Amino acid sequence: MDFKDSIAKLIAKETGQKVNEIVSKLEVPPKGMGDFAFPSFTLAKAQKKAPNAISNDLAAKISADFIEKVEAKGPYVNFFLSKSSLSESVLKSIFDGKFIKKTEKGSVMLEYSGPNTNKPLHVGHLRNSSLGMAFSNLLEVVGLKVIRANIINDRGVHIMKSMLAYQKFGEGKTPKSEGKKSDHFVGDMYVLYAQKVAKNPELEEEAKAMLAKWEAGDKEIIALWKKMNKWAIDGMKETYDLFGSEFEEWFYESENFKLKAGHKIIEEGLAKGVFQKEDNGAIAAVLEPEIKNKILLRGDGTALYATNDLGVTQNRFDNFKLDKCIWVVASEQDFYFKQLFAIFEKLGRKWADKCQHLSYGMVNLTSGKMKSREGTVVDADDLIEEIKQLALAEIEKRYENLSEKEKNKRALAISLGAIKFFLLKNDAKKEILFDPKASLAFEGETGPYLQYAYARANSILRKAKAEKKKYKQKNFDLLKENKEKELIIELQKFSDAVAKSYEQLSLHPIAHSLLSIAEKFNSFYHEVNVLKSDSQELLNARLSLVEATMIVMKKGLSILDIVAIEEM
RNA sequence: GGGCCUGUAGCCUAGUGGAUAGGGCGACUGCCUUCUAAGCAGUAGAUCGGGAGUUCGAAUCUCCUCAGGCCCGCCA
Repeated sequence: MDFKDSIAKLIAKETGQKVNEIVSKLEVPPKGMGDFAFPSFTLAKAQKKAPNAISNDLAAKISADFIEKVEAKGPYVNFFLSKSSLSESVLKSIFDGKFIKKTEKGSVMLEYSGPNTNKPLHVGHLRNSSLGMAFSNLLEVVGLKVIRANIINDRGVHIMKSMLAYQKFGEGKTPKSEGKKSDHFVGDMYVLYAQKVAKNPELEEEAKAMLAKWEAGDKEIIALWKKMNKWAIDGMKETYDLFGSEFEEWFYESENFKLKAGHKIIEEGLAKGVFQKEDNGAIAAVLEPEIKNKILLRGDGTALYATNDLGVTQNRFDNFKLDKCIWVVASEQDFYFKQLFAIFEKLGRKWADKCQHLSYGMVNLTSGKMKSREGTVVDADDLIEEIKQLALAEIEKRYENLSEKEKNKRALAISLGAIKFFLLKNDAKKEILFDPKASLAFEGETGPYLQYAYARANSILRKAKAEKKKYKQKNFDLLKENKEKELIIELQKFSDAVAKSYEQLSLHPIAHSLLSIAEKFNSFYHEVNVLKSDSQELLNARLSLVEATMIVMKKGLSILDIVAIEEM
C-alpha cells in the first residue's frame, strides 16, 4: 500500500486539488510529529483562508482505517499511520520481494576502471571500481541488463616509458626473480623512468621513438610490450578478483587503435560540415561557443585519444544493442564528455542522449595529489592488505578459537566492507581527502557497522532455530512498539533511496538509508528482546521483522558490493 | 580571461523551498552474569563561507563576492 498516495487522495477529496500535486507537497515531518505532513500554506491563496484554519478543517474531516490520528499543528496537518497497517504493508512487500520498483528496462553498458598498463591500481581506482560495481548492481536492481566493460589503456607514450626503463635498466629481472607482484614490478619501472629522465632528458625522445617503432610494428618492441602488458594486466586482474570487480567485456586501446574506426567518423563529420580542417591540417569538431571546438586529429594526421573514443563509442552502439551507455570517469573529464556527447549530437546519432557520464570527485591525500610516477600513491593492494590486518587484529581480540581460514575470510569481508562503504557513503561528485590512518575505521558510519547489525540480526534467527522455536512469517500487525515502528519506517524508505541513487548517479542515498536501518535495528535490538517475547504470536511478528530487516540490508549491501556477514 | 564542482560544529558529512539543520569521528557521562559492547542511551559543540535579493517561508532559488579543486583545440 502506498500511504503517501492514499493520504493524498483523502486530501484531494476535501480540497479539490489534484492528487499528484498533493503527493509532491506531502513531506515527512520532524521526529515525533507524525509520519506524513501536509503544509497548508500552499492552499491559502486559492482557498482565501488562513493556513491554520485550513489545517484545522482538514484534520477534522479526514479519517481512514490506516490512519491512527490526524493532528493540526499550526499550518501543518500531521498524519500518524496506524502501526498495524504500516507493519502489515511494509513487511508484506518485503517478503513478496516487491519492495524495490523496477522502473527501467533495456540494456546498458557501463564502463569503469580503465587502467593504464604502466602502473598498478591505487585508491583512486578503488573509488572508480566501487562506484562502477555498485552502480552496475543498482542498474540491475531497477530492471536493466548491464554489460560491465573495462577499457585497458595499453598504448601511448606513457606505456613506452616503463618499457624503456626496463629495457635500459631492468637488467633482465622479472617479477618472479624479484618476488614481486607483476603489476607492481611494471609500476616500479615507471617510477624508475621518472627518476632517470630527470637527469637524462633525452629519454623523452627515446620514448617517443619507441612509440613510433611500436606503431610501425617493430618485432622487438612489440614483444617487450606484450611481455610487460601481460605482467601489468595479470597483476591487475588479481586485484580485481580480490576487490570483487567483474567485467563482461574487455576492450583494449591498442586493438581499437588498429581499427581506425574514428577516422571514418572524421570523414563523415567533414562531409556533413560538422567538422572542419584547421590551417595546419588538424581536424576540429565545431561546437557551441560555451564548450569550444574540439581537436579530433593532429595536423600530422596521427590519432588522439578523442579520435579513438569516437570509434569506440560508435562500435559499442553498433555491436551491442544498447539503450544507454555510462562512463564512470573522474570529474576532471567533465568538460571532455560534454564535448564528446555534443559531437555525437551534431553528427545526428539518435543515441547521443543515451550517453551518460557518471562523474566523481578525485581522491587526494592529505599530503597532496597522488602521482604514480613520484610514487606518492596509496596502492590498492597495500591498502586492502593493511586494512585486512587491522580487521584481523579485531577478530583475534574477540574470537581466539576460530580457524585461520575463517578469520581470514571474515577479515577480508570486513576490510573490503570498510573500504567500499567509505568510498560510497558520500556524494560521488565530492572530492575525498584520504588519510589511510583516519579514513578507515570499523565503528560509527562504516561498512562493518552495517555488517555487524546484519550479523546480530542473523544471530537472533540462528538462536531461535537452535532453541527449536516455532516461527512463521505472520502476525505483522502486532508490531506496535515505537522502536519497531521506527525500524519499519526506515525499511519502507529504502526503495526511495534506491530511486534517488539512480537519479543522482551516486550511491550515497542507499548508503545512508542502510545506516538508518542499522541504527534503528540496533536500537530495537537493545530495547526489545525478541527471543523473550511474551507470546508465540509476538515472537512470530518480531522474528518476521528481524528477517525483513535482513532481507533489506542484504539487498542494500549487495548493491554496494559489500558482503553481508552471517557471523561477526 | 572563461566554464564546471565544492564550502554545513575541532574534523568528516546528510539535507536542493517548509516546522526545533540530521548523523558520524573526536571530547565528556552512563550501560556487558540478559538474543554478539565492531553496540546502546545521553551531554557539550552550528553566524549553514560572506553580502544583497525573490518568497508567507531560504542551507536549498537568483545576483554579487571570498576560498578550495578540476577543466578550457592538436595530453590520456
